[in-house]
Amino acid sequence: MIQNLSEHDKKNLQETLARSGQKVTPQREVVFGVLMAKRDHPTVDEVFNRARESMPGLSLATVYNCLETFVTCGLVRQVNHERESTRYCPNLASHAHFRDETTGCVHDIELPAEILQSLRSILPPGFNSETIEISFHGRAHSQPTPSAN
Amino acid sequence: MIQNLSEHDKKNLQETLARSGQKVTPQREVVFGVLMAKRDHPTVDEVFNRARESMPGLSLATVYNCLETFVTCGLVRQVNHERESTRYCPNLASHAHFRDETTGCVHDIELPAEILQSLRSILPPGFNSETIEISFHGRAHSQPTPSAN
DNA sequence: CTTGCAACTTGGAATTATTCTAATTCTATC
DNA sequence: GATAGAATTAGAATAATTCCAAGTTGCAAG
Repeated sequence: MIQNLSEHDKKNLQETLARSGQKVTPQREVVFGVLMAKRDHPTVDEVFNRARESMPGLSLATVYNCLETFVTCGLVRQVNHERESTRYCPNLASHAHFRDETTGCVHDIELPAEILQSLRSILPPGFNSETIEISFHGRAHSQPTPSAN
Repeated sequence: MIQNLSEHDKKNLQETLARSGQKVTPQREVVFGVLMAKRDHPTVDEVFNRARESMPGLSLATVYNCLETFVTCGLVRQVNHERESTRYCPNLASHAHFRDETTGCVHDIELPAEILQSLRSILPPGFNSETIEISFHGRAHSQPTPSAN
């Protein structure tokens, strides 16, 4: 079942939305709660289904709206792999993603600052990069990662 | 008018297809020719339109089929950015992509082997990566930047 | 309080890229 | 030439996402 937002997350949501002139709504709280409760890079549809457990009337369009709002105010990140459904990730620290082709799961991979730095340095002059996306594809073998599914 | 395939490219096409038990067809020649003629990471639609200049009866489905064939036998690479249309890239050397948000253009960025190597090394044990995709987003100034960068 | 306004939500229709399907056409081989 | 397997074709189907117009909500000012 869906747990409520922690005080900390609630405050973060409220303040970040306020900062860009937007309101906290019950729908946004629920959607944000879903993202924080299980950080497994859910698709819109997965968010939708989880959120409806605690708010049955919620509409899919609203989930799209909420997620877009969160992305633009920097609360979550979008993750795309090939042309599959977009996934959402509440981990804001810079990191890469590993997509397991067998299970379809997406794992966060910690990204050392110096690698990020050296990546930036390969850009020719005149290229100004705002974001870098790094994704690995492959297979992950039995690891003691407490994942869920 | 679309220029013909060079002898070299023709041979490459023929041999690579043969290696995976497939045939050279007029459609495949034209589609491959389009990719080699202008290496600007065209979308399927762009390939379709360029190809029809020399082969008006060509169908969109065939372009999809040809491109998929080329990808699976390793003649070209797919490039995805966010959820935009898939683009195709005949540059097989390992490289990153830079997506200019202003123009929508995609540029190849050379990727030094040692960076690729250090990227691979950040994967925890048990993660076997077959491919790595690196994409920058930002703005490219074609004009020489005065001093700072 | 009430009224008004702007932001937010909603369901369904529309859009876009891609895949599927079933029928037809090629093409290499016998 | 006949034939079998592969390739091509047009159009229908699908999937993810966006659009839209109408209905709510919550706050602010009178």
